[in-house]
Amino acid sequence: MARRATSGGSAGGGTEPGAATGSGASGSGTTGAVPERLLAEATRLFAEHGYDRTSVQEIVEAAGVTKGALYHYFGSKDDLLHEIYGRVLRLQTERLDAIATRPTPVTERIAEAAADVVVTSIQNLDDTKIFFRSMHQLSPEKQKAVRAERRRYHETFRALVEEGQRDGRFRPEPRPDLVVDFFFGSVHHLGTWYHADGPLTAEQVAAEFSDLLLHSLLRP
Amino acid sequence: MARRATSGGSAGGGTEPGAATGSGASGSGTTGAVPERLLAEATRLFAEHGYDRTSVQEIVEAAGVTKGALYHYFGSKDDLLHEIYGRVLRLQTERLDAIATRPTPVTERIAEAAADVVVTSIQNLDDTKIFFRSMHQLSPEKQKAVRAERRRYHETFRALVEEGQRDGRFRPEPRPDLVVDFFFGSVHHLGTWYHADGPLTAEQVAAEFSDLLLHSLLRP
Amino acid sequence: MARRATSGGSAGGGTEPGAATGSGASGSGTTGAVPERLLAEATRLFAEHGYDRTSVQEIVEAAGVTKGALYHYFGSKDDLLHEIYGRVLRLQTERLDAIATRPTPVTERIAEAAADVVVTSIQNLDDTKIFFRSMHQLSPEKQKAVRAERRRYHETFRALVEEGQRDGRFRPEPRPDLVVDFFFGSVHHLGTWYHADGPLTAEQVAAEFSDLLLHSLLRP
Amino acid sequence: MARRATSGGSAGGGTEPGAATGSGASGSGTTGAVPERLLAEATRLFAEHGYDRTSVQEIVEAAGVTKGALYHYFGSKDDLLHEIYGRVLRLQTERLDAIATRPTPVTERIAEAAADVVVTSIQNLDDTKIFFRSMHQLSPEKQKAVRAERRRYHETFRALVEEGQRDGRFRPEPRPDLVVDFFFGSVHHLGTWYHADGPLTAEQVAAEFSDLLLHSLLRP
DNA sequence: GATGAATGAGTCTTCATTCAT
DNA sequence: AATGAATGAAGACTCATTCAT
Repeated sequence: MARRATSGGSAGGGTEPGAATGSGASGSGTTGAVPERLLAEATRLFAEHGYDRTSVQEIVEAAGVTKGALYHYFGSKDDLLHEIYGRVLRLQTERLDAIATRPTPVTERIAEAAADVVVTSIQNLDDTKIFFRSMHQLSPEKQKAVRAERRRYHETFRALVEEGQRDGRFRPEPRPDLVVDFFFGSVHHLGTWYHADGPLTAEQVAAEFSDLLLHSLLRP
Repeated sequence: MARRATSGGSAGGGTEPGAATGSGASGSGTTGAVPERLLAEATRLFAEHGYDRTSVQEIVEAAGVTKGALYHYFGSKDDLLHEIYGRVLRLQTERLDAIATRPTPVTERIAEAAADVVVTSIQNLDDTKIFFRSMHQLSPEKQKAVRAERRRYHETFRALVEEGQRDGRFRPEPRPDLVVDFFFGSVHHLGTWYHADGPLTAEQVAAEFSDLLLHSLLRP
Repeated sequence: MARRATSGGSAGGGTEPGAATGSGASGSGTTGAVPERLLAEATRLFAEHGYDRTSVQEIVEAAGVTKGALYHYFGSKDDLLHEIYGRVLRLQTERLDAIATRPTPVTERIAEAAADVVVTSIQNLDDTKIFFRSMHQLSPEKQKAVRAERRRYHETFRALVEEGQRDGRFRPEPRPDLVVDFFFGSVHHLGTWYHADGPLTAEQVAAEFSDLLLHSLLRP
Repeated sequence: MARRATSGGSAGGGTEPGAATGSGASGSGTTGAVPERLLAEATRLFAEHGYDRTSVQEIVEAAGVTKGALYHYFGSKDDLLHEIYGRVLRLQTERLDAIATRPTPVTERIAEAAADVVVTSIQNLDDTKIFFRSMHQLSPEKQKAVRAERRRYHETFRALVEEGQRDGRFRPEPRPDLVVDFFFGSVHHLGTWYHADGPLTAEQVAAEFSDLLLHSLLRP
């Protein structure tokens, strides 16, 4: 009776620990459970060619199953995308919540949060790429759900900025919401220029981005 | 057979003065020259629904012409997109070049350049939206051309950062190329959150973004 | 492999007493034996959406079982339809035979037979609806079987008409077979206009139809 | 600009005089205008296999065109069906209106109307078959439109019955609306038993049906 | 310069049925 | 007796593009 993945839970059951999809081997297609395989191949293909340019046929071929199998687990192509979003959002929200509630100075927490989101965005670079290009291709209702989750994430981050301003450690001028949009623009943009085989490791980029953010906030 | 607009030059001829597409009139479709109308409606529709989700039929209906007319002026749907890119790139490159060569301190030039690209991105918000979502939907060769133009733009900006670092006005630590990617991520992201009817004017956002960038670079 | 119900006999065994489907309870799905429940829900859904528009999935969901269960009792979707036909045909044939052999004047017998088929058609309105819309969706061989049973029914009715004409009670002009087609057209059509919550009871319609038939036959 | 057939007008333009589809040659497919050919083949196939069992592919193959051509003229498969309905309804409504307004006694008018609808139903037997089997496969809104037109037809016929009852020529007992449903049931049923190569001509059936109707109404 | 009918490959999705368990 | 994952063929519909006029 557990047909069709609901957007809340993971489709296949397991907790798929550390399923970094950024590295993207080109379609092994025959290992692991079917829903996971479908999700992994879909992620890879959506990142590579875009959501609209990736046909369901291509996905099932890459996963080594038939279309019927895909529609047994996912209600629609759109559902696949939603599931991919859900996975990333859950991961990043959990990590941010963990960092935001630590008993350390804001400065430190915001620096860590910034660095962390850069690292996980790079580790899941395919998801990151998909996120901004394809959000508007979700059905309106699913888009709304994703935006709501995303907003919650942003609000947590913004609260850190506000805390720093109340503390007096940060300059009072910048509007916290603009700071958030400013920084996450940079993060979301990673997918368009970062390459795993480039000169910089994820940690190096994270350190620099975190540093740029902090300097833009701190009192001189 | 020699009837099509070459993809490099502007299709209709003129310099389309002040063709701000951000405000988005909802498809009057009967004023002005045919190629301009097509380009304007295509821009609006691509921004609203995405390139792949916009059919040629919708574009010609919005522009009040027939398909034959579109294919008379543009070689393909893809050509329309390329033309939109060209327009925005030319505009921003010209403006940056003008600002970068002014005889003022780097600090001032970079602040102005940053503010200016925010303002023109907001004024042409539809183009901005299209830019990131649809790049990969261009044909490989056109993509290459756009990327090359974009790179030139980034290099000019990066040169300003480097100049500031050589000057000693900017902190030496940040890698100039990362600064550029950091800042332009924020700019490109404008399309996903800025709304003309929101609480902030283009100039306010420009001032804040420019300020954040400067503070992230200046020596404390 | 010998596990499927043969298409001739009733699938579940018993005589399904008073299984009037016309009233159409809206899919409780958990009372009674599985095959009866499947048949009842299938009848309701076929009448509502048509045979081709009703998926096996919908039937089993309405009946609260799984597909495996359906295919355990019925060889195919087509078998379900055939079973529905069988049920209604058996019922009406039995009743007509009983009436036709009574020791009363033809006039009376034909009036009763006409009224009776109207009442039972209305009581099983879902079956009536299905009968005409879906005959051609049966497999050719099953179609042939149903037609044969139907023909037998019509012949019994026609014999009454002929008897009335030989008697001299009925006008000699009408061709008995045309009379049968004339009248049963009206009966089959009930499904397209009769509603249980309309102004007329089944008995009122039966009385009128019977009256119209008799007047069309009787000598003036 | 005249894309897509509107439900009011005939798709191809012409008035297709006397386009009797009942005889049904098996798919010449290359004569006449494209929309007419599509409509003719669709009518034949829908009558033969039912609406749901006829694929768009089969229709276009029979008509000797491609799917694109079909969708150039008709918005959907559903539209084809609606167009077929419109054609028949227009024809029969016109004829009934003409007969109903003649300056002859009701008895005569109703006899002629009854005979005429039988003849035209037989001449367009494919349409007649389709009418009852496939009505519920139309989209709800189109169904509503067809029902409204049908109701108007029935009301005109019912008015004749009422007139005859007021006149005193008809028995007062039968409810006029039931008479209409009674008779049109018979007419609609023609498609399930009448064959052009059977023993009866359309006119013979028409005469008998008309006679049966009249005798059921006239005072004894 | 412009039309619009026609193409044909491609899209996502549905579904009756099977089979290992 | 019953499950439910998986199949594979078929479904309706879309769309960028061409070409005779």
